[in-house]
Amino acid sequence: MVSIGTVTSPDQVASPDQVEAILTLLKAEGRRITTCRRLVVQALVGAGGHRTAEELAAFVQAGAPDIHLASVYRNLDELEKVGVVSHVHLGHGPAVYHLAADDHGHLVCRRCGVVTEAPRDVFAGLARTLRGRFGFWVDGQHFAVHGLCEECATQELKP
Amino acid sequence: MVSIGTVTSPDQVASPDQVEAILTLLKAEGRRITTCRRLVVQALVGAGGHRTAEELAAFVQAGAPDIHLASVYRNLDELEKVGVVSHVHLGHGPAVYHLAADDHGHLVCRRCGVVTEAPRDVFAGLARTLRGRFGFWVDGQHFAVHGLCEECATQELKP
DNA sequence: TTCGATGCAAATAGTTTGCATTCTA
DNA sequence: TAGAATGCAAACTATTTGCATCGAA
Repeated sequence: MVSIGTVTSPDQVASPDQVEAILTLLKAEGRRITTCRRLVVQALVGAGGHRTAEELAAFVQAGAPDIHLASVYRNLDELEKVGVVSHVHLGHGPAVYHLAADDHGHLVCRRCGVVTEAPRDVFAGLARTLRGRFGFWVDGQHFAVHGLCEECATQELKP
Repeated sequence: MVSIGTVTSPDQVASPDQVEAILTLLKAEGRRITTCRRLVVQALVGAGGHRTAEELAAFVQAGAPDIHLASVYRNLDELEKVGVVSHVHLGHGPAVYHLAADDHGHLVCRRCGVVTEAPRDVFAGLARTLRGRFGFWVDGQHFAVHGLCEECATQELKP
């Protein structure tokens, strides 16, 4: 339903330094560096966007076919605890994962499903309002904002 | 995890006019008035808040024990199509349903799970910004905003 | 060599669907 | 009495968990 591109090919290795930095951080937290873990991190860095656990597993399995989806979930969970990864719910389907460093909001069109990324500052005003009126401190964007994208809005207003 | 109160007792019938108004609307849409449907609407009106499908089913079953959860889901679906009901995802658990007329945002504390309702106007600024910068037209609040409620924020900042 | 990480299978939660039957309009 | 709505069971999707085994430190 929601389409945000295709799986990046496994041989595309982006920023090996970033991968190593994350692995070092994991090690510092007392966790072990395994094949699975390294591949999951590579997938996240290389994919450069939002990927479902299943998409990430496909990426990982291209390098190590025996790795199970459950292990990918477990690793994403670890990475999230350490604060390296966030997951977002774009709609009713599976959650998507991305590097926490790449923090932004998500606008999902309820008509065509396109996902637009909105920089953090767009939500600053709302955050301020909620803090002032409710004492509520907004977290990162765990859920997407739903609505109509520009194109669909145009078509829906003059059909 | 998320607690928003208990199920309203079945004998509490709030605004029978509102119930009838909704049923009339359904009829006008060519749908039939059934026991199940009437009870689901009564549950929604009487509960006066956010209820999971299961909670609504419990309410309905107090009046008609044979009604199946699947029928409640089907009815909520119908009501949503007609525009009488909305559902919101407060977190990782089940969705909650409420009357669409009662439109508002939801602030969910990630620490204690408390849900605060935020009136529509709180989001007006964000809606304006998104429309201006992305041509994106925000819908009603399909997803909750996550963060820390006032009390938890205080405790987390000075533990 | 120890304990964290994995593979596998099975469980889980929430929701949807197929189909025969029932009931409203 | 036609077709919408229902009950029931079973399927389904996304995710988690128990347990024996494996492997990194």
